[in-house]
Amino acid sequence: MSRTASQPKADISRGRILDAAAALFRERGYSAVSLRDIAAGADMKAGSVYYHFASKEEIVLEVLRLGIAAVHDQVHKTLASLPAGTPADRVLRAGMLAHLRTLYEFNDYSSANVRIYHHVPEAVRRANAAERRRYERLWDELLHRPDIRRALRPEPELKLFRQLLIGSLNATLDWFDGRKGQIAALADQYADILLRGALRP
Amino acid sequence: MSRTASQPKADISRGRILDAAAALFRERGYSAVSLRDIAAGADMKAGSVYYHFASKEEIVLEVLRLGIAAVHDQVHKTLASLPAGTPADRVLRAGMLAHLRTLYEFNDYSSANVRIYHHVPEAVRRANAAERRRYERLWDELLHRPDIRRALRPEPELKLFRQLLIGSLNATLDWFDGRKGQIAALADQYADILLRGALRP
DNA sequence: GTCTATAGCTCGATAGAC
DNA sequence: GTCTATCGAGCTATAGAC
Repeated sequence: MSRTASQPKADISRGRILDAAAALFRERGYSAVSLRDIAAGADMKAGSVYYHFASKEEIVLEVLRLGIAAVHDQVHKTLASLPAGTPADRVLRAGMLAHLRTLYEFNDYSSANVRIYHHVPEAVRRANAAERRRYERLWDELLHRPDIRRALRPEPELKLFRQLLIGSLNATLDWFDGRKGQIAALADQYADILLRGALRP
Repeated sequence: MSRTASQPKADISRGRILDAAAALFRERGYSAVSLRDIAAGADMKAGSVYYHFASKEEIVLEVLRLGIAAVHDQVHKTLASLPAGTPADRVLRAGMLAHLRTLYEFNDYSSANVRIYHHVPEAVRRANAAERRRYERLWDELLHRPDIRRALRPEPELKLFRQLLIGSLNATLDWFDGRKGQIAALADQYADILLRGALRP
């Protein structure tokens, strides 16, 4: 997150807490991170955190929400910026690249979401599921757009393709080191396989 | 895990502890599961667990190891059972199906591995990384086999394709409910996209 | 807004009876 | 082999000074 220096002190501290929490959750998981860890990462003592958040759950709820919002916004903006008539192949590649870029550049929030989502408290997970569905709908609407749909094979169910696409991009977090120069190359090679297939024609 | 009734009592208890631990780790993550939880799942008290394992880390180490071993064994056996001359397309589909089947039928161990690997203690993760590399090598050797390699497009790096393939199959854990009759259909549709591409030719 | 101090719990692990 | 009992540490969250 980038914040200007002119914000109220409370907002600055709140942002530092969220930044620290996102980085720690991503690295160690939700339960393994204590409020003392988060406070230390934000250069505070544990008690001070409760001036900004009522509980640890409230912190992770916001971290997860910001993680999805960042990916949603970036992919949406990227798609909206393409000129009408952009070929389906290019549209899909642009969407994939925007998703990957956010994962590696808005690093901790969106990647923390991918990694800890399944292991946060039930109430938090249920709340974030709604944000996730909104993002999935963005892709589903894209895949159903007439020009895109015509370019795709008819057989694979579009929802399945969407799951495969998002799932495989997220799974790169398991091994890809994320050096910036290589993200575009990764997106291209993944798109080559997902769009054209790994086998020779 | 299936165990016969004729095993020593210690082995039976040990298996029950591992079964309970795998199920709980998969569901809640590593740090969120206490030794008391594991013991309760195995119908014991917490102190008794220490007769079978020296620490919680030792339990999770074994759960992770068994999870990889199961997938490795099933994929290896499946590939070895195919007649010489089986077309590349069929070989790859068989491997993918075997991986998916193990994930959903040897449910808790292999899926726990996918879900908690990043958040177990460093020493445990390092130990399991070696098992994971052995499994990845199984796929890499398959993709480099002359008949398979000839069938694949030359451009995508084989390691990247392997990462995409394993990563996307594992990512189905995020949404697929795993009813047995549908696993083969899922594997087929994923293979259609990964091997032939989502776009019309 | 941030601090110190601490209440009330739960944790992993151990000791020793049976 | 499994139990009960417990140690010492660390946890979330709160209270009240500054």
